[in-house]
Amino acid sequence: MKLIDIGVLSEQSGMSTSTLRYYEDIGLIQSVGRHGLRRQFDSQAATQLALISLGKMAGFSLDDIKEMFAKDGAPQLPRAELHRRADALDAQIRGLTRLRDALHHVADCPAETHMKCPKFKRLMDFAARAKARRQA
Amino acid sequence: MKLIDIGVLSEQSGMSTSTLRYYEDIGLIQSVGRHGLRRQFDSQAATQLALISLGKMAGFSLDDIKEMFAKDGAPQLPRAELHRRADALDAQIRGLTRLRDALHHVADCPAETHMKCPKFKRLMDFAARAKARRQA
DNA sequence: CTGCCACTTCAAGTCAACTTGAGGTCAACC
DNA sequence: GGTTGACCTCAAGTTGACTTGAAGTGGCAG
Repeated sequence: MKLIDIGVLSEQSGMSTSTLRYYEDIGLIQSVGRHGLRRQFDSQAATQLALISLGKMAGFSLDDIKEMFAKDGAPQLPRAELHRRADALDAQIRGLTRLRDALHHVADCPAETHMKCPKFKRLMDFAARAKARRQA
Repeated sequence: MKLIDIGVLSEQSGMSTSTLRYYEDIGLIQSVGRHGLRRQFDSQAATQLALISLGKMAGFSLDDIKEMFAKDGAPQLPRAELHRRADALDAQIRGLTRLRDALHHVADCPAETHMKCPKFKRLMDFAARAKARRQA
C-alpha cells in the first residue's frame, strides 16, 4: 500500500493541511505513519475525505459523519438508521430541487410581483409545508 | 393586509422569536409595526422565511440569502447570476443523490469490505471527482 | 386593578469548524 | 553542511448563527 504525504492529500482533497490535522485530532481520519515529522496517509484516507465531503454537503455535522462511517467506509450504524438518514436526505433533495426551480423562476418570471404568480406560490407553499413538517 | 404577532410567526415558521429578532437585526426580514412592544409582521414575512429556510437547506449563508432575494422575494441579482447559482445547486443535488445511494448501499451491501464492491467504488470515484472540480 | 406571561433591549455567551501565531524540526537540494 | 520550505505542536483567535441572562414593559384574563 503506497503512502501519501499530508501535502499531497491536501492538494488532492482540496482541504488545507490544518484541516486534515484537525480531522485527525477529532478522530475522523487516521494517519498511518510519519516521514520525518510529516504525517503519511494511505489511499483509504482519500475515500474517507470524499465521504466527509459529501456528508458536509448534505449538512451533516462532523460528529454525525463520524458515527455514520467507520474509518474504512463501513457502516457504523444499524441498517434501519442508515436508511432513515437516506430518506431524510431524499426530503432534502426534494427541497433543494424546489429552491433550484424557484431560483430559475424568479430569474425569468415576468410577473411584476412574484406572489401574484401561481407557479411561485406553489413553490412557496411547498416550502412552508416542508418547514412545518420539520418542526413536528 | 392582516398582521401577525411575532409569536404566531414563530409558531408557523418553527423559528424561535429570538431568531426572528436576530433576522430583523441583520436586515433579513422586516417587521411592519408593534402591538405594545411586540413586533407585528405581514404575511410576506412568512414567504421570506420559507425562502430563507430553503436557502439554508442548500447551504447558503444568511448573507448570500439576503442578497439573493429582496424583501418581497423578488430577485436581487442579475438573471445570469441566479441561473449560475441554480446550476451550482444542481451539482449539489447530484452529490446528495450519490450520498443517499451510498448510504443505502453501505446499509445493504453484503461485501465484507466496501472498497471491494464495484458499486461502492463507483460512488466514491464520483465523490473524488466532484471534489476535484470544486477545488478548480 | 392586579397578576401573569410573552414579549422587549442589549450585552455577553455558546457551539462547530476551522485558522492563525509563535516557536520548532527535518528531508532535500545546492 | 547550510538554507529552505513545508511540515510540526499547542494555545488562542475567528466566524457564523444563534441563544441566554438580566432587567423591564404592556395587553389582557380574572
